Amino acid sequence: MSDPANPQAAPGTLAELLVHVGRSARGDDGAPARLTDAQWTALRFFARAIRASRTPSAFASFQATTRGTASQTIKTLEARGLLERRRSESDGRSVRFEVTQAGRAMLEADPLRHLMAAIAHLPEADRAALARILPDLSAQIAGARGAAQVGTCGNCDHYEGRGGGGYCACVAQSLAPFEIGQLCTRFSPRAAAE
Amino acid sequence: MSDPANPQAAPGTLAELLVHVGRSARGDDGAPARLTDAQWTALRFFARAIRASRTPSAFASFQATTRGTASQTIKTLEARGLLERRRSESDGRSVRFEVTQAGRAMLEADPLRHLMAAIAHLPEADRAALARILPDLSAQIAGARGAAQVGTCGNCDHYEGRGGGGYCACVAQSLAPFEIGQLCTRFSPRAAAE
DNA sequence: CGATATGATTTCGACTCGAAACTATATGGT
DNA sequence: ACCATATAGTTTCGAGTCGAAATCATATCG
Repeated sequence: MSDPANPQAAPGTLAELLVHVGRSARGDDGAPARLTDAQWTALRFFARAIRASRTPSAFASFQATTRGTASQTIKTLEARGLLERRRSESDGRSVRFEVTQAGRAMLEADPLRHLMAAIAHLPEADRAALARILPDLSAQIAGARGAAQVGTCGNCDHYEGRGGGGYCACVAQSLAPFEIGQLCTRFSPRAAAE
Repeated sequence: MSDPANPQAAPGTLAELLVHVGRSARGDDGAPARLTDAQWTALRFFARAIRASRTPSAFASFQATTRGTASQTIKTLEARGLLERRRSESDGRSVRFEVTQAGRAMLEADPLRHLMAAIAHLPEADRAALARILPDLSAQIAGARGAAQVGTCGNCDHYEGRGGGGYCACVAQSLAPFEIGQLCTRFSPRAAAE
């Protein structure tokens, strides 16, 4: 399965390395008012998720954690003024969170920028390879664990392109162009979904 | 820098996706006596590190955390009988940990096996791409943060190949063939180290 | 209208994490 | 030999994560 002469390419080695890179990318480097891992992830999620997915439940699903834990994390971000709570008009149980101006400012210091920069410095072909490989791995893991998959609307089976935007059959809403790259936790992979 | 028509390949998107894959790979799937993230990482580290690096300090460096935190994590693994403590003969301050038989057995249920399987299913070319890209990203991040780099002895600048084994100039010891794929926290990248 | 499902929150105990204080052993300079 | 300093490891503290279970409120289905 793997070349014994090249243990660096063994699946186990690569898996550990991938986790290691992901983990070390989140480490902070001494910013003043820094956040925890979970808080950064939540802030990033709410900044990138489509409106229908900006809820505690959707974030819990994204993080593969419980709603209780997600609620805690969100609560501290709200207390810090980085997220703003809004009630849903259509469903009295549901709430929605928006990243505030302070939250946007905080994201400027996202520790992930180091990994972003490293990826930006990769040759174009390598970046393309990652863009092909990572969603595949994500899907396989989600499948193996029965977890919900996460993806962007533009790649979703519920999406139909229309002139200068699109339509999501899942939430029955049309999408603005800027929305087709946003995260959705009701994602269903298009096409090559076996 | 990134193709606006393909937001999936943007460095930010890829960075988040990489972290997401790394994170979800660590999630457990309901094994009975499961460990926490940090505990799995520690167990894996002590199973894969070269003898000289099987210490609390080396693990702390690997995890980019404090020695205090590392000490705690190790303590619980020791209490569970998964690691065994041994005093160093040469240095009265230092201790070394070995994975016990029970620890090896526990590693059979490592949640990372899902990611390993997913990587094993990748086409050979994609696996090779990861083997090229991930160490590069790891090194860039470590460099940008002034953190110690981690690597395997076979790729280390301190290593000289010799008949059927090798020699590490850093710890001044010869290495058995099985050791050249092990982790070392005194790693110094060979060759292309600018 | 009642049973049940769903969205969200709270509480609890075990654990992580960083920082700081602390113990013990090495090492270096005088 | 002696003292200062560095290093390896542990302990303690407070804030936070995490999963599980209990609790509320609102939807939805029969």
